[in-house]
Amino acid sequence: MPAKLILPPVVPGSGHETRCPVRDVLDCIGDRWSLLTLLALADGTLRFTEVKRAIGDISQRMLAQTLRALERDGYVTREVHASVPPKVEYTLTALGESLLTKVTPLIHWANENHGQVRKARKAYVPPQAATAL
Amino acid sequence: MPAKLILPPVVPGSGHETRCPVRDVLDCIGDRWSLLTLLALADGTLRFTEVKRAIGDISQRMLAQTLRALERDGYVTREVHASVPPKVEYTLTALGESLLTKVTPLIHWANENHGQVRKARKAYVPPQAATAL
DNA sequence: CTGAATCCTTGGCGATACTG
DNA sequence: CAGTATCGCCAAGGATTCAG
Repeated sequence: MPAKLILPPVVPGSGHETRCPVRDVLDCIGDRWSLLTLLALADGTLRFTEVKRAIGDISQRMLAQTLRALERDGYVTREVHASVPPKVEYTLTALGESLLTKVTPLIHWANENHGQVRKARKAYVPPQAATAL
Repeated sequence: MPAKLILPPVVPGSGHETRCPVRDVLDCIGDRWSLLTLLALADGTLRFTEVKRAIGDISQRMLAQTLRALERDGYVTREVHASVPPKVEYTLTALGESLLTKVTPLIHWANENHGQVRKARKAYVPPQAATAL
């Protein structure tokens, strides 16, 4: 298919219904926590607190919010066990796993090329100095 | 290699130097414009204004800022042609192309599964209503 | 344990105007 | 054309508290 993907935004008049698909997924992985949460669930079902621990520096608020969004979009399922103490388990859906498949290579790439990026940053000459030459 | 990728954040004491690689790349694609800009440059060299047009709804400020960040991290090169009117061309580096290779499948996935996501959203029953059962 | 609700700060980002 | 500088808004998100 298309060498030309359509990046542009929302159709001005359309309100909210028709979004560019790229944007729609990007918005999901774009926020700070969604992808990390997805990755945390890659190895299997986890409870709320376990996800929290896996990510490390996410607040309760953000985790709850993120998980809800992922659930809403069909990436994870939420299973409540009525017990004391409460137990809620989160699991990737088929859709979530499918997405994960596409994300994983990116993660590997990140690990492998992280050095390059850091190197580029160190070597970088800000644009001001460049014009001075 | 690792089934266990380390998601966690910054090393507390380390200040800024040692970041989790995953985060470092995610931060790049995480912001609203970096990936879109990368995609815009996928087809070849573009001038500032051309990139702007390709994306559509990005402000000058954000585009300049994004391009600088991408340049800093070694994803794009910036070539200035001293002329009137000025002409500045942006091109993906090998690193940028490499990253793009990993991103493209994700984009395709987005296009193909966008419907699923929208479907899930429509069918979604908020957690309040769920407990009411 | 698993959240929801409230408060408050930060900074991402757009709009506008100005320079080379 | 290709930016930089300044301002101001508003949403993201952290900290804390309350509830089932």
